[in-house]
Amino acid sequence: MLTQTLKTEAIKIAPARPVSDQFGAIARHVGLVATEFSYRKDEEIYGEDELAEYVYQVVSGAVRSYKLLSDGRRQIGAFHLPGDVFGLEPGQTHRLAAEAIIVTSVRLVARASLERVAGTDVQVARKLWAMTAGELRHAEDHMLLLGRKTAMERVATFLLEMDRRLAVASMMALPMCRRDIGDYLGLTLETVSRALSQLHAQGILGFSGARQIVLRNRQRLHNLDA
Amino acid sequence: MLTQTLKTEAIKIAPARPVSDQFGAIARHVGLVATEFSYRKDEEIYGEDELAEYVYQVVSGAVRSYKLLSDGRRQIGAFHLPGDVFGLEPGQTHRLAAEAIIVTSVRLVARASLERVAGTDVQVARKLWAMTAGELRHAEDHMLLLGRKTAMERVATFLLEMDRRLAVASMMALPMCRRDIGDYLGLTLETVSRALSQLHAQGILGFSGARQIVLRNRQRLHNLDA
DNA sequence: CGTCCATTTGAGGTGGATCAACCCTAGTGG
DNA sequence: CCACTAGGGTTGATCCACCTCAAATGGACG
Repeated sequence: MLTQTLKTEAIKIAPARPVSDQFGAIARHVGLVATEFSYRKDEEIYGEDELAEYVYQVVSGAVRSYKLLSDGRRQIGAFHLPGDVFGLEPGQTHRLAAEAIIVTSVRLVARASLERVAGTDVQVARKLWAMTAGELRHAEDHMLLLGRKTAMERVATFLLEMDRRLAVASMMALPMCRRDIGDYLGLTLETVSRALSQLHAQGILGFSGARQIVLRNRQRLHNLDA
Repeated sequence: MLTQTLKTEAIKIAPARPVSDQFGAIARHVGLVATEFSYRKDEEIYGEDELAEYVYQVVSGAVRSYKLLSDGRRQIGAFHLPGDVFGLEPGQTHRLAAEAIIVTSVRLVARASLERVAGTDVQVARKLWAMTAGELRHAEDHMLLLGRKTAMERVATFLLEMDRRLAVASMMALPMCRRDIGDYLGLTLETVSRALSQLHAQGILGFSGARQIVLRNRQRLHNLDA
C-alpha cells in the first residue's frame, strides 16, 4: 500500500492551526516518522469499519469522511482540509470511510506507535483526547444543523464554515461538488444549487466559477443562519 | 448554584457500583469522592456554554443533552440513562445543555480533580479519551440518521437503541415524552406518534401505556431501519 | 471544438410539518 | 369513590419545503 515516496519533513501547511501544530509536534517530539502519501481524486483512503492502521493529516487537497446506508444514501460527517487530522480512533476500526475529494497529499503515522507514545506520555494522551473532543464538538453542531435547520440555514452555515476554514483573501475555492455539499448538509444537490443561486441573486455572494465563491456580506449570511 | 446547594444538602457517599461501571472504577481508583445529587423532573443540570465544573453519571432517572436555536428549535443530541457518564469535556465549557427528564439522581466528581488525575495517570487519560470517542461514535451514527433516514427508519432506530439500552424483560419504560423523541430524531411529535401507531397496527410492537413498549418483532423493526 | 460532467433551472410530486380536534389517563380534591 | 382537570398522546385535514424527474447550460480538458 505505502509504496510511494517516503519524504519526511519540510512540509508547508497553508494556515497553521493549533491542532495541526500539535500533530506535527507530537510526531516530531516522539521521533515518529510522518510519512507523506498521495491520493488521486475520489480515491478511497480507508473504508468504514476498516482496521485503523494510521492516523492522517491533510497536507494539501481535501478529504470527505462519510457513512453509507445499504441503498447508497450517504451522509458526509466532515470535510478535512489542509492542517486537519483525521482517522484518529482510540478503537480498533474507523467509524467512517474516507476518500480524497481532489488530489490530496497526507502525512500519516502508525496508530500503534501513537498509542504507544500516548501510553507513556500524558501530554500526548491529553492532546489526542482534545482532538477527538474537537471532532465531537463539530458533530454536535452538525446534528443541530441536520435535525433542525432549514435548507437556507444549512447552506449559510456551510458557507460560513468554509469561509472560516479555507478562505484566502476573502475568496474560497471549494474542493467539493454540489452533491458532496448536499450529502454533508442532508440536502439534495439541486436544493444546494438553488440556495446558492438565491444568495447570488441577493448579492450576498459572488461566483467566479461554480466553486470559487466570495462572500460579499457575511452579516446577512449570519442572519440567514439560525 | 450547585456548589451552594451542596453545602446545605445532605451528601451521600456513593455506594459501590457494578463491575461494568467505568466511571466508578476511575473515581475509586484515584480516590476521588463521588457525591450524589438529585434533580427534579425538567430541572436544568447545566446550561449550554456553562463552565464545566463537574462530570456526571446517571444513577437513576434519565437526562437529555440538547442544543437550542434562537427561535426555540431544539436538537437533543443524546439521552443519558442509568450508568451513562455525561458532561465530560476536555474544554472549559459544556457544549450542550442538560436537563433531567424525570426525577434523576446522579453521581458527580469535580472536573478539575479528574483532570488532575488524568495528568498523571495515563490509564485514566486513556479512559477519558475512550469515553469521548464513544460519544463521538454515537454522534456520527446520529448524523446519518438525521441527514438521511426517513421518519419510519428514525423511529425504528430509536426503538432498537432504547430496547438495547433500557429493556428489562423485553419491556421498555421510556422516560421521555413524544416531543423529546421528536427533538432527538429531527421530527415532530406527531410524526413520531404516527410512526409508533403504524408499528403497533402492524403488530411489531405492543403498548401498555404510551411509554411502556414491548418489541414483538425485532427482525421486522431492523428491516425497517435502513 | 466536441465530449463529458458539473451545475443550473424548471415543473410537478410528496413526506413530513402544521394546525386543529379529540381522547386518554394520572393526579387532585370533594 | 367519583368528578374534574391538565398534560400527554392520538388522529385528521391541509400545507409547503424540499425532493424527484427532466432538460438546458456551462466549463474543463482532450
